[in-house]
Order: sequence, then structure tokens, then C-alpha cells
Amino acid sequence: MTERKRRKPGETRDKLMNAALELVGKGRHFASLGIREVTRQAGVVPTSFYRHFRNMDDLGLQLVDELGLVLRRMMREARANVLQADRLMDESVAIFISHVQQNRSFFVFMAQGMAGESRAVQEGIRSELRFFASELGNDLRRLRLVDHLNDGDLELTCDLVVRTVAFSLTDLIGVSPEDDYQIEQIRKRTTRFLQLIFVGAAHWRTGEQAPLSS
Amino acid sequence: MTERKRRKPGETRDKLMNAALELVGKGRHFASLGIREVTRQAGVVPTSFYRHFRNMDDLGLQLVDELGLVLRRMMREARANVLQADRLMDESVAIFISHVQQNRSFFVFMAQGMAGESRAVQEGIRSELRFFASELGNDLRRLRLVDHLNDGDLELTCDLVVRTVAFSLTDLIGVSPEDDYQIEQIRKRTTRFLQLIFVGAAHWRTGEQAPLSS
DNA sequence: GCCACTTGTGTACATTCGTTCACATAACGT
DNA sequence: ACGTTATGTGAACGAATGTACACAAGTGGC
Repeated sequence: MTERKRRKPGETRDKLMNAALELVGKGRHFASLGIREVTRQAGVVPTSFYRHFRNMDDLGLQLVDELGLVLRRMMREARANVLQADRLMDESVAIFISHVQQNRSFFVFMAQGMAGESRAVQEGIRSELRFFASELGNDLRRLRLVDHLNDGDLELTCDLVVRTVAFSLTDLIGVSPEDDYQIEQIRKRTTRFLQLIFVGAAHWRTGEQAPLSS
Repeated sequence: MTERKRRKPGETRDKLMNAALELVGKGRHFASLGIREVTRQAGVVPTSFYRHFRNMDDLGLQLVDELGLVLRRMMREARANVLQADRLMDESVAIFISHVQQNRSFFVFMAQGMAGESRAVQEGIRSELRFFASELGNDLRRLRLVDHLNDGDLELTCDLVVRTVAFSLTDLIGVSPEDDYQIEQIRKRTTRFLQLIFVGAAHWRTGEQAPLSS
């Protein structure tokens, strides 16, 4: 075999992964899914599962890989759309929320996996978040927005930003995808969180901070 | 019945809830636990389960209630030990981590439940976090540490603090409870997160923030 | 054209599951 | 003391589960 070998456009492997995502999107937790359940949702006989995955954890790991692609797409779009720095946070949060809406099941899976059953999936997602924070740091450096921060403090700030956005996932998956009002509230709140963090970063000086003294 | 009626010191109800927690602490995800599995772990016959819970979701809800007690104990200890304001964040994070170590399963359950299967459990945990943030706001007001913030901005800050600490749960449950070095790293990092947030709060002015301008 | 291999299917089996029912026993109100 | 209620037990069921094996069908290389 040389390269692509997908014999049919609708591969069973993709059908199974999509089936798992659909179930997760319908409110089920990934850890509670069974092999038979997934194959049933995919319209495939249970035995086919083993042609592509060793067990459900394996499927979860491959879902994490696809999740990585989704996140990279989102990052690319963010970089393309954030032209002027003064709208950086507004735009970024909006793009994030838009992608969550568009790929809801993927992000629900991500939120579940962070405290999930499989240690490997956990580590995979955390690795994606680390990568995201690292790229964010590069971008901020390139835009010359954080010249007063050393590398360690920049990394700290970006990590906190990524965590804050990731946590807002738990808000987003708690409201109906059509509840535009609630989603707008979450968007505004998340943006304000980031503003608060960046105000902190702007006044941050390496070394001991005089705590709580304004 | 008037008040206490526990016929035996080891009630079956507690045995079941503890059994579920033990399984969660052993790495299992709550959403994947079955009734038989829990009763087996508790050393009880499966039928006994229905004497106390209607289903697993019900047990989860009652676990959330107990989790509330754990959190309130932690809050009380924090209030008692944080005497001088200059060590506020250090002490609070240390107390948090100590309680997580002490009640590991409970907090793993909490981390799982945030993106869990049962909407009711999700809402219960979020409600606990809201309460926690609200109490934190009261304390900061009482200590006169945030006089320059209006109520809305104080609430915003406290929410972000609680989220940040809650997110560090996913770090804590990812390392072995005996890995003191890693835990110390998490403690220091979480503390620095909070310092960053409070530096932001100290320089926060209501209304539009000039983003990223130092 | 043929052979090796990947992929999908059907059947099958032992386990486990959730849930029900009838029955025992201990606790409490009165 | 007695009856009512709460709590625990055992056996049993139908259904669902994970996994194995044998077989069909399509594919690529030669």
C-alpha cells in the first residue's frame, strides 16, 4: 500500500468515530459508551469494531488526534482574523465559541476527557492545551504585545488564558446550542476574564508580588 | 421518627456512597459505574441499592450534597487559618491542596461531574462553585482588600479565582498522591495564577479596558 | 488471473447487567 | 406488646455486553 487506501468514501472507521461523537453530543458520557452501542449507532455489526480499534480507549485516543486537527483549524482561523491587536480578545473568544458551536460534540468530548477514565486520553488533551498555550505565547511575542514579560511569565499567562477558555467549555455545554442569549453572556464573561488576566499581565513584574496591594 | 435513627454505625447507604467513591478514586469514571458494581464493592446485595437510591444518577446527586459539606469544611478551615492578608493566597491554595489530598475521591468525583452525564449533577456542582465564589467575595470585602472594585467586578474576579483553582484539580488528579514534588509544582503554579489575577484586579477599572496596553 | 490481505458479516457463548418479587428481620411509634 | 415501617436478603428473569471464530467480498501487487 502506498498512501491513501480508503476503498469507500464512508469508511467504517470514520462511521464508528462519528457514532461515538454523536452519542457524546446527545448527552452520553464517553466513559459509559460500549462497543455494541457505538457499532449500533454507526449501523455496523459489532465485530467490525475490532477491525479498527482494540477497545474503546483506543477509539478515544484516535478521537483526541482528530480533536487536535479541529483545534489547529481554529487556531489558523484565529490568526487570520485577528488583524488589529485592540480586538484580539473579543475576536478570539468569538472564534472559539463559533467553533465550539460548529463542532459541539468534539468539544464536549474534550471537556469530558479532561477528567476522563483513560489516563492516555487525559494526557493527550493536556498536551493539546499545552501546545495551544505555547502557540499563543509565540503569537503574542510576534505581535510585540508582551515585551515586558520574560519567557516564564509569558508562559504562565498563556497557560492561564487557555485554562480560562477551556473552563468556559463547561459553561457552553451546559446551555442549549440555540440559546443565543446565554451564549452571548458566556462570550462576554469569558472576554472579561481574559481582559482581567491581561491587565494583570500588563502590571506584572517578575519576582515577588506585593499581594493585593493596589 | 424524631432525629437520628441509624440502626447500625455502618449504614448501607453510606457503604454504597463510599463504595462509589472508592471506585472513582481507583480511576474509574462515575458515569461508567453500574449498580451491581457498586453494591459488590460495598459488600451488599444488589437489591439493597434500591432501598436508598432510585438509580446511579440519584446516588450522584447525594454525593454532590456530601461534596458540599466537604467544601464548607474546607472553607471554614481556610477562614480560620488565613489571619494576615499578605499570606492569603499561599495559605488558601495550600489548604485547598491539603483537602484534595485528604479527600481525593471526592474531588475526583467533582472534576468528573463538571462535564458528567447527569445534568442535575453538573448543575449541583456548578451551584457549589457559585456559592464558593460568593463567599470568597464576602471575605474579601470584609478584609477590605478590594475596596476599589464594585460588586460586579468583584464577582467576576472571584469567579475567575474559583475557576482557576477548580481547573487545577485536573492537574492534581493527574499525578500520584505521593508525588510530593509534582504537587508542590502545582501548588506554586496555582498560587502564581491567583497572584496574576489579583494584580489584574488591583489595576482593574470598571468600564472599557484598554486591552494589552501596559 | 491468482494470491495475500484487509475489511465487513453472521453466529455463538459465557458474563454481566438492571430490575422485580417474595420473604426475613430489626426499629420505632404508640 | 404489637403492628407498622424501614431495611436487608436471596433467587430469578430477560436483555445487553464483550469477544471469538468462521466465512464472504472486495482490493492490490505481480
